[in-house]
Amino acid sequence: METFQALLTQKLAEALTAADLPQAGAVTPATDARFGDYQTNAALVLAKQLGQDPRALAQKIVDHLAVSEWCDPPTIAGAGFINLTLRTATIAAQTAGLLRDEGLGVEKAATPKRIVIDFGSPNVAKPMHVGHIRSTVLGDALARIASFLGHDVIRDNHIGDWGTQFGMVIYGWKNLLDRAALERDPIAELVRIYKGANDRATADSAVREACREELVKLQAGDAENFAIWTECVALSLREFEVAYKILDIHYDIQRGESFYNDRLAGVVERLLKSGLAEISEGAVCVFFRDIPELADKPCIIRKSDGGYNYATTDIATVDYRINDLKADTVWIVTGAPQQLHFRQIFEIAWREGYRADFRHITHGSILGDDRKLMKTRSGENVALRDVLEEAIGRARKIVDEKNPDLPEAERQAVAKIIGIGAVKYADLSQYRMTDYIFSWDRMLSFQGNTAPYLQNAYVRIRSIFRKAGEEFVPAKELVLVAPEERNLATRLCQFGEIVPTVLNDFRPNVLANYLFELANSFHAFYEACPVLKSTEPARSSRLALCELTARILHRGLDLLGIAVPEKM
RNA sequence: GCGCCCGUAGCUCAGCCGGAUAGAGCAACGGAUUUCUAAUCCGUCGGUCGGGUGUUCGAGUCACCCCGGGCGCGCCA
Repeated sequence: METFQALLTQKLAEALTAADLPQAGAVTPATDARFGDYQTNAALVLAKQLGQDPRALAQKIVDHLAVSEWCDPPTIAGAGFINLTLRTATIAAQTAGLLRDEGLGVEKAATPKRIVIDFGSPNVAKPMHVGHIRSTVLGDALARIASFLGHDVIRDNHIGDWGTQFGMVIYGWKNLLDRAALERDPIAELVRIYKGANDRATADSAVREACREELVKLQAGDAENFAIWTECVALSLREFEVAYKILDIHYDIQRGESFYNDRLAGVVERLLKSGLAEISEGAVCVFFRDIPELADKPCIIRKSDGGYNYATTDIATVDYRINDLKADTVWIVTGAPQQLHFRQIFEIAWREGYRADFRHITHGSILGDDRKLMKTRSGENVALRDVLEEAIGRARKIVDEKNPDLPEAERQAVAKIIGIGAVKYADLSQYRMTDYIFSWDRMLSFQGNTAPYLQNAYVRIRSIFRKAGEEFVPAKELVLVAPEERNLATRLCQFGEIVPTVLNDFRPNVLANYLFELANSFHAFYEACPVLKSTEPARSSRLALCELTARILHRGLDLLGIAVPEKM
């Protein structure tokens, strides 16, 4: 169904045409309730373009603006804004329509795309840590939103399963491995042998050489080393799955770096042949001499020792995603430090003739109280496992305290929903580029822009329906009398306007912010308007508002990868 | 040296293509509750948007220059 914004934008376009004016400006939600529900700055934009008086232009537009079916007469205010106030009956009718719309007002994308989303990408033989939260949670949310909008999404986990660290790991496996420890906690043991090998290599050049030889053997396809590598990968994948299950993350494919091994030689050959790459100081490089900021930053695609690096792999990955997966668009979600690298990769792809839409979606870091990268007291990365466990543990304590009547089994399930939701929401509710300070107290607070606050709004609604003890029958018509009712209904109608905008600049925080405001409007409504005790037709109407709020909170949080409990 | 990101209230953060008197939350203070989950709501206090110059009817937003913080820059990924 069409949103108010889309409708009014259309009407504005028609008015401009009728007034013999060029298309300009936009219809946006009003910045202040005093200005009605929507506003347009079209007259201001045109005034600049045409060098005419803005208020006169606004009047000219208003004269042709045929919105009387939905709005009160438009008003001109300030420098030349046109303010539009929806009639309450219009909002009521639109809201009633939402009840019958599975998409809750969100239109499918006009031109669905096949989108490969590369996110998460942990490294094998290392534990996942807090740093993985952002890419994983952000990529997952974008994937969910893109799917909901009707795109064909392929979620790809580009696992770091091939690198020079395997020389150390294999050396350690052969010389330092404790099988029992490996059984108990595979990743911890892999880390231990890696560190052990690294320490020895630092102290002893013979060990360093031995590690290097193990790597060369692996790369040459040595059976024993390959088997060790295979096992390491399998152990790591199992570990990742544990985290993904808790986080409710799912991938369609997991093409690790090793998947591209047998394509790397071809990539280098092709780039040399086409002249895009050249040999410099023994290495094969791509130069960008015509791009000033990249002129002194070549991209090495084959080292002077003949080895390939991650640039080579990423070029092969581009090939695969475009040629094999038939992607229209590729989104790569990683931390900001990799910007230069992907700038180069995309530039090479462009020069090779690829015309897909490549997006590097970067994000900031998670900081500790000291405003530095979040670490443990001993300076280690904070294990993701520990973070998730603590989130659930802390949520459990709060549930125990606030709702001791809840049965034991339910309490643990609720604690997981709240704890994991809090961690995800803390991340997604902020602009992705901002570094944020990790704080349990803030994310688990029931006040303010947090997951528990939103979940609580949902729970309160469910509580109403449990108490009502009747099946929900959507009201045919809504009556919006109290300002809190009108305000809530208006917000409900905006869900369809907000969701698509998230993908404009990959900002799930826009959706989070909307949901927070929705919950806020609901709570205000809840305080002011009794539901079950009210008489008809208000009762049915209010139940409908409750139901819709619940549906949108549920769906909106789901788009962020966050679940809702029925009780908490 | 070159490049990227960030700097908004005491704290944590919003503010997409430049648009009306810069917004939330937390903290502080003052109210509302024998409740449909007060796990909430309402109000008050709080800002030279790091600094400067420029572009224009209009700049937190755009351009340039500084300051401060983070990160990246040929053979790690």
